[in-house]
Amino acid sequence: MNERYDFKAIEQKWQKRWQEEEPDRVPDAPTGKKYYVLEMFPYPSGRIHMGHVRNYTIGDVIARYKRMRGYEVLHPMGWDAFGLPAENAAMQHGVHPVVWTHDNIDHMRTQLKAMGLSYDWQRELATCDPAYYRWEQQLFLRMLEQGLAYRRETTVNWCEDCQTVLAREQVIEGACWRCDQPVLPRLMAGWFFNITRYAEELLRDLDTLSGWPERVLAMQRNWIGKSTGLACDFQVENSEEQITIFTTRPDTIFGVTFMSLAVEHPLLKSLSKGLPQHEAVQAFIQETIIAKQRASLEQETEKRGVFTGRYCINPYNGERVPIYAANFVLMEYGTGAVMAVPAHDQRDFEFARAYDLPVRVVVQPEGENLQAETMQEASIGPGLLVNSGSFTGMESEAAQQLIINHAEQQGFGRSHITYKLRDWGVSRQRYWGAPIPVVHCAHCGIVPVPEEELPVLLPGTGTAPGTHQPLHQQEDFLAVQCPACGQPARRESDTFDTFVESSWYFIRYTSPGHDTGLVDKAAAASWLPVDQYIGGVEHAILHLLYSRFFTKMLRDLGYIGVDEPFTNLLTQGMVLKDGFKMSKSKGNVEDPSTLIEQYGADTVRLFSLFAAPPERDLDWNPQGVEGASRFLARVYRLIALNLGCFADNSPISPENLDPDSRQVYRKTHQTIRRVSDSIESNFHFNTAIAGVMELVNTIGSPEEAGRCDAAVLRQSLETVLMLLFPMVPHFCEELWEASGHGQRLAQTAWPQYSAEAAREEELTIVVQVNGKLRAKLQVPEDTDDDTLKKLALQDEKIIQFLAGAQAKKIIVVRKKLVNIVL
RNA sequence: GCGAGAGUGGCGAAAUUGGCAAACGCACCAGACUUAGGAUCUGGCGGUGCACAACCUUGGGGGUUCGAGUCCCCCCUCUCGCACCA
Repeated sequence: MNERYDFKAIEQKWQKRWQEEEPDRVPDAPTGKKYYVLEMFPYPSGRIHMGHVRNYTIGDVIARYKRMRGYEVLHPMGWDAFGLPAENAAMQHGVHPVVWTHDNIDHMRTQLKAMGLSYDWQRELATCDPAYYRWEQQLFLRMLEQGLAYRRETTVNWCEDCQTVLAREQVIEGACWRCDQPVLPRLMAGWFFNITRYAEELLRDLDTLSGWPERVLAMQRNWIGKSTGLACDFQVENSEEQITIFTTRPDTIFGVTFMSLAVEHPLLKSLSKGLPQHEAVQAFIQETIIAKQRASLEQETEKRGVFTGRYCINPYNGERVPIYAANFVLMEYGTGAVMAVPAHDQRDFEFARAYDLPVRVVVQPEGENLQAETMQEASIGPGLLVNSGSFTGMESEAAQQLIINHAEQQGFGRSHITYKLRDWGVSRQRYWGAPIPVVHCAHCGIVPVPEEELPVLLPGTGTAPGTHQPLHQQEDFLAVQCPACGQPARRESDTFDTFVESSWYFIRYTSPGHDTGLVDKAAAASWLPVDQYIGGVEHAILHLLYSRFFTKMLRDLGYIGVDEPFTNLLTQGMVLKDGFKMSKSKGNVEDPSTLIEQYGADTVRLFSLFAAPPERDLDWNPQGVEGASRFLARVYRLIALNLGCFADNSPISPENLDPDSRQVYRKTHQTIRRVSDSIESNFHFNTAIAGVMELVNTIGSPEEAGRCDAAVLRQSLETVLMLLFPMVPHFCEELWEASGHGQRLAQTAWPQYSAEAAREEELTIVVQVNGKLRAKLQVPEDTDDDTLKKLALQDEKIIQFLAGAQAKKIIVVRKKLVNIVL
């Protein structure tokens, strides 16, 4: 055995073996207890970064640990391969996205393999592969049949220069993030997924996700944004038209003094026709729409509006209510029309004060006497209803339901629920994505591509890659015969948002080679759900919500049998350097490959686990890496210098051990317990490693460890290797082999501890006087309470301290302390 | 503004969930070995005191308790998410 810890030779040796032996392959049908652990798959940007290292190390430790615990573990890896950066790189470097992407995948796969990650590489998939996206296209046809996918017109952010729609995040102060040209609103047709059909279930089932961080659950709840209240129709005066409003405060409806419409409200254009106000209203609409484009960053814009010249009738009291157009009303939420109650809503209050509109108090908070004229801000709390017709005198919260009931009896309103969640717009005008499989026919309208013609291949991606123009510019692709009538027609030129692919890849992993459908149902049934999912919190809403939606939809379409995709979610913290997120512009990037080259994968893994618990941010400290490296070198020497103990196969006889050996024996079993607990309870690998370090310290320096009883030493060293194996697999496997073990460590069961062996024989009992530490007692483990009390009172220091005073009370906590209260 | 989380030595962090605050590591200091040390080993290392003793110390202030980093109330600071959501 080499004297020095030669990580390079060791890691190469074991990676080669793993490549040949594929110890981590699992079948589609597990025979024993299954465990599915998954890390969020990477976008193939070119090189892995420290965030990947941390994410995949955490997942790998869990996978390896669970295998040692006897589970059959599904642990796959793949590539989220479609997306914008590949297309940009293609433009910049004159290389086709398919080439760029596959080159990146090849490089990153090599990097991941150099980390010693225990994936079932047979299951590797890339979402840009037609063998993957064809099933997405097939699923889309199902969704179309079910009304879960539909096409509609909507306003989008359009960059004329780039000829494409931009996501909201890509609009920087009203301009395109790439070319800095102004972004214009544009009415465009696009495809949507009907995620709102699942809004209620997506919300409700959050309560079942006890293995998710509260933070993520809260973000999703917030995003879905359920509100219950009253939808109520206000008749427009001298008109057949009605305006329906939504309110969560029906108890304030007698305080309505005007009505506010969003500038996009369909009624607004015609409402003021023929009135002197018409011109002003149209101008206001124009001006506000433009201002809204610009205002995405600013908050709290001034409340502005304009009177339409028309009135509507509050059905509760028959009052005439002036109708305003207002800049703060959202068309996207509720009905785009708001009943304004300035006394009890801050926005309405500001608007009323600005335009000198009446304020009427209808909820009087307990112990106050609100006067409309002197109010400085809206009063939004509960109270007793006043000026509220037959509801006057009621408690406001209790009155809400009665007021809704009244509307339902009279037929002008109803109980209503609204959500902030909107349907998911999946159309992208980009090239590098999965084509949406429909045809537009002048005669037949939208015609699905027949299933047997799938996949609709992304053109230009064959063995000799061709053009990567956006599809709407590729005439060869667009021209097609209508599948229904055979006449010339046009293919859909939009591609899917890449979040569509990542919404079901974890399902595909259960049978990645399956070629007759999206998933092999039996394989999916055996492996789903994912038991442990690991990734960055930045996906808390989009990816995780979409994946939950897909899971429920695929369940309803009969593909899978689970309600939720991810039973447990671990959101790992960011990797920082000097307190900042690593970024090229800050120049504080640590390159994983360089580090692995320099220290070895095991050291890098060990440090990333040891420096912080997984959910917390990790500050990358180069000196800390040295520490991790030093520890492994020490363990290496410890074993290299004490190989002799492995020759001894005699059992341990605890009763005959010298005190030092006894101590090592006990510490070994305590450490097994501690490390197991650290991993089981919350994956706190940092304390697990600290535990092993303590054990190594107890065993002693490599040179003097040989003084320990050989059988005990053997057991301790074996334990160290078994406990460290999930974290530093090459290292442990090498030392396991070098110390004469025939079977691979990976196939060895996680060690069991003996409670008897772990039991301390002597305890340190703390003696307190009035809760302050005054003395310590060394006593046999089985000392009873009365003896403890006696010993405490006999202690010299305690006698000094008491100075003859009488104890009022003495509290004894078993195995811990005695507290003497004076 | 709403929601979630966090605040402990010079630094990263522990604390069996109400029982010795600072485990483990980094940095630092001293010593040993050495031609040498950025290797290794031994010891020290929250603060005020001379090294004893004692006192102080988990963002701040109150409280519950024999006993509080941990539980309760008020406040401060920071991070993240949402944000004119009627």
